[in-house]
Amino acid sequence: MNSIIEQLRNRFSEALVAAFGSEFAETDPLVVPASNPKFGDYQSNLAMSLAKTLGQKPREIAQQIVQHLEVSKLCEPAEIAGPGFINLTLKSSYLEARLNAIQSDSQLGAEKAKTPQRVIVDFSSPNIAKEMHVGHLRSTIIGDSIARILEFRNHDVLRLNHVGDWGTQFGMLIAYLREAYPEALTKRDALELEDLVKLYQKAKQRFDEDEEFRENSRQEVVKLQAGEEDSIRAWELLCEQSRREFQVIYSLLDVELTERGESFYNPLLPGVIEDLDYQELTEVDAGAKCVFLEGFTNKAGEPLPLIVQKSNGGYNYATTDLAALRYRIQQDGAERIIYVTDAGQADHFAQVFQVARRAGWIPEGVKGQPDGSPVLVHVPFGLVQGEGGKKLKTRSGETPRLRDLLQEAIARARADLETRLQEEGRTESEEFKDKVARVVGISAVKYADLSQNRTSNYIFSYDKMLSLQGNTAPYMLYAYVRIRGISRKGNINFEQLGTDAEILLQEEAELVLAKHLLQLSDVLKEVEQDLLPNRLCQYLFELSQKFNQFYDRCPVLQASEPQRTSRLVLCHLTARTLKLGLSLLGIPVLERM
RNA sequence: GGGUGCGUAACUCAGUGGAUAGAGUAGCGGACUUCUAAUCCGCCUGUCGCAGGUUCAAAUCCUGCCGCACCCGCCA
Repeated sequence: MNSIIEQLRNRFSEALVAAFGSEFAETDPLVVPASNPKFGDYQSNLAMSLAKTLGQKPREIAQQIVQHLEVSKLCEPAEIAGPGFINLTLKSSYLEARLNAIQSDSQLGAEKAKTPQRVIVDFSSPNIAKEMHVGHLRSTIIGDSIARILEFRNHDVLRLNHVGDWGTQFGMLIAYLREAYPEALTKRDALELEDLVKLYQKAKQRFDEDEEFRENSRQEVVKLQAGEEDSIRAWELLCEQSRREFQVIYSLLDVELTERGESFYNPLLPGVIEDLDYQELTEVDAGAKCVFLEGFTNKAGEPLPLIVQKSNGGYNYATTDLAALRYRIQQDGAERIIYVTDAGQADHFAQVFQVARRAGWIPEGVKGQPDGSPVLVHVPFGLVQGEGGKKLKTRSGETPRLRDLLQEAIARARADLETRLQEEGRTESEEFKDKVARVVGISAVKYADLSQNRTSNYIFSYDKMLSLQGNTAPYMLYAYVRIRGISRKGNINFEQLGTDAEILLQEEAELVLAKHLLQLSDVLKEVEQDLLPNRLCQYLFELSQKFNQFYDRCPVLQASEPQRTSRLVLCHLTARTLKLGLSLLGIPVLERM
């Protein structure tokens, strides 16, 4: 089933050809949702754009298009307004038929991708032996949502956690471990991760201060690279402890990832350099092997190099990213690779992508999507800031640990809940309170992040995200809970309403809600392209608002038939749409709260 | 110095070349014998950073300027 807007586009194209000839068959019919509800539901801006080409007045052109426009099944008669806008309002009979069709569809009318792709979403990517921070939180939340949406659209998605589990910092860590905690090298669980983080800081300090320590560290790197048993064991120990700590966060967030860290690509790095050499892209400059970039210059205006092999023969992150990119295309068969990292890495990815293109690693046929968007996509996001746009920190002035931050959100949600229970004289079990607090707290954190355009910086505020009013997770969870309340109160099993229950749209609030329910498919397609989950958030917020208006104005259980059943169906469709939409944001629903 | 991004209501932010630029919050005023009022309704708030340009039409595209943030040779 084509979406409504696609059908209208086709009809406008046909009308255009009928009115002005086949040379306009490829002209974009410029059909968009109406800019204001008072103009109807959709509008075409075609007439103004053709005025010059056709040498006629826009309103006259609009007249001729409308004369040939066949939309009587979908819409009320088209209206021409202002300089030549063609406005369309959907018929309630058509909306009723569409809603009826959606009832029996487990996807609620949301279409699958016509050509599913093998997509890699690279997100989260914390560093071993370091605490995850708010930047990783953004990457994790946004990346997970993008992956969920693409999965829903039927793409074959590989979610990769490109953890920082290799590199020179391990030399430093192992050297310090040998020096300060030799027992940790052989005994499991001799260190907690918090110690590991402190250990990292101390090791870094030693590294910065002591030349002999620096040399030891370098030796450890060499041993590790050579695969010396002792060193590998130490490395695995460090990774294992970190991994367990990361898992606590991922479990709380309900995020699943396949770990494939930097170390995975280590054996492939020499081959990458060989390939670049073979393509004659590399030059040695000041001892380092470089690819000189097009369009990037240094302070003196000379081409900037991307260093792929350091003067000491070692490799750096650019090499690893190139190896990963090559592997993902050649071995994983990726057709679209999405990197969810902070905006500060934009240059780095642009450089790596350029080198990959010049090396010929991006085969013909996957150089771009049908719409021209590239196969390699950096999805950048802004910084997480504290109140007042300052760096986020705890009361004691430290960078907050992610685990604490999430626990704080849960604790605040719990406090809000207990206050409300007391006010309303309700008693609930501990299990209920735990569950509601956890869902509300975590959902609030996720939604606050996802609901903003990811490219801008984002100000983290518990008070705002947990607020019961406004564009927040609790507002939407509550809308869902209200619907479940109707089901309970009326002792109605929505699933048993049947898929052929009659829908009648009479009240304005019913029509508005119905129209919005039918937009889901278009929104998801948009997010698939633009990778902006805030569009989905906006849709769900508006859906909740429209449902609440309906709820306020249209009694459901007290209505008489056939209106009662019709409204029950609207409630059920809204609940299903909310549940599905929120699930694509990584947010579960609650029966009561 | 070069590059990238941002600049929209008191605050936090949406905004797809289209009509009178929108939400939420805060503020003010209403609506609960009702399916959970965690809701709904109304009012108030604008030099879309500034100046040009392209266009039938610009918050949106282009150029310059101002301000902020981030990046710029062997960290990731």
